[in-house]
Amino acid sequence: MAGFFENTVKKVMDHQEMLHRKFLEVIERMDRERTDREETWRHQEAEKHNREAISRAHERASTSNREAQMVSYIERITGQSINLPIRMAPPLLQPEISNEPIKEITSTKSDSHSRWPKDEVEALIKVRSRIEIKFQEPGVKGPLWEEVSSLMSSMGYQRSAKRCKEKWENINKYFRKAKESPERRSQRSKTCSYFNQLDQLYSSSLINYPSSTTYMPSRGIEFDIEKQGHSEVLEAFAVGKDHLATITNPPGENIKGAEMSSSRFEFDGIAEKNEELEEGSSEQDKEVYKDDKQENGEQGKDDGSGDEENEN
DNA sequence: AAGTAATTCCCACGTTACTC
DNA sequence: GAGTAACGTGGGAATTACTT
Repeated sequence: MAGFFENTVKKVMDHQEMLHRKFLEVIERMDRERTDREETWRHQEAEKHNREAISRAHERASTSNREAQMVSYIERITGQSINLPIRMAPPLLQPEISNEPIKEITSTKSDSHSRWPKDEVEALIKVRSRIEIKFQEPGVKGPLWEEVSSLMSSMGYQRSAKRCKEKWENINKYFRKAKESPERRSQRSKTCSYFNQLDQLYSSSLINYPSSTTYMPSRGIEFDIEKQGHSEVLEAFAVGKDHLATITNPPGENIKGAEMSSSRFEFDGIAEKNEELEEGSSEQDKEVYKDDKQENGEQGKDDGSGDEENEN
């Protein structure tokens, strides 16, 4: 009897143990299935996120392009410059997501050796002029051109720093060339628009644009004298523009060749004024501004300023 | 279509600044 | 002082736009 009960209890316990093992197996299996489902869901979410990121990058690039064109058009109509804040990429985007699609979508405007469209050249002039102050500071200019490139990129134009620098030098070279023989340039020339931009930059700059000679030792001294002659103007601008202080060199400090070439452009404050006088502005405004310049001692400069009236 | 002017691009060169 | 990189400029070929 005792043996019978003992055997029965043992069978029951074995059975319970077997059921318990099966129960655990089922629990583990369900857990694995749930983990697999979650993993699949995560993959799907990641792919969905990638697709959305690509779509956003597409949208951002096309929006930037549209905005640049609209701003350019409005500026032409109103004659007033519009400074939109630089739109940065959303920080939520993962790097591998945010970079590659942009390369992909901008393939149409990639940094090929294609010619620069007019609006792209104008954008370059604007961008370059805006950070002119940084170019005035001593040091390597490579990173600054990288900045120009990235700013251009934010406007929808994919150009490398090297290409931006090269293009900037070329348009200025051609501008100088055109200035030297203004009678040969007709109104039909398709670069008239950015010529006007450069014209305003040069003509209203506190520093006359340099001669075509690359490095003239005497030019530094000459420039120094010119700067001293405009000291009152410099001081006037320095009141409102702190950064201008970085431009006004200490007395006796000569301007180096590289600085001289970049110093021919305007400071930020003047650039804003220049952009207001761009091609869309009235002749009356330009005359007022010319008078303004003359009052500040801009008259008497023989190179550059006299040619403008011949061209427009 | 041919000719010409305007514009762009590539490359070489000179100067400067920096490092060793 | 030599070597080197960065920078700016000029020359000239190539391309594009316009005129005849």
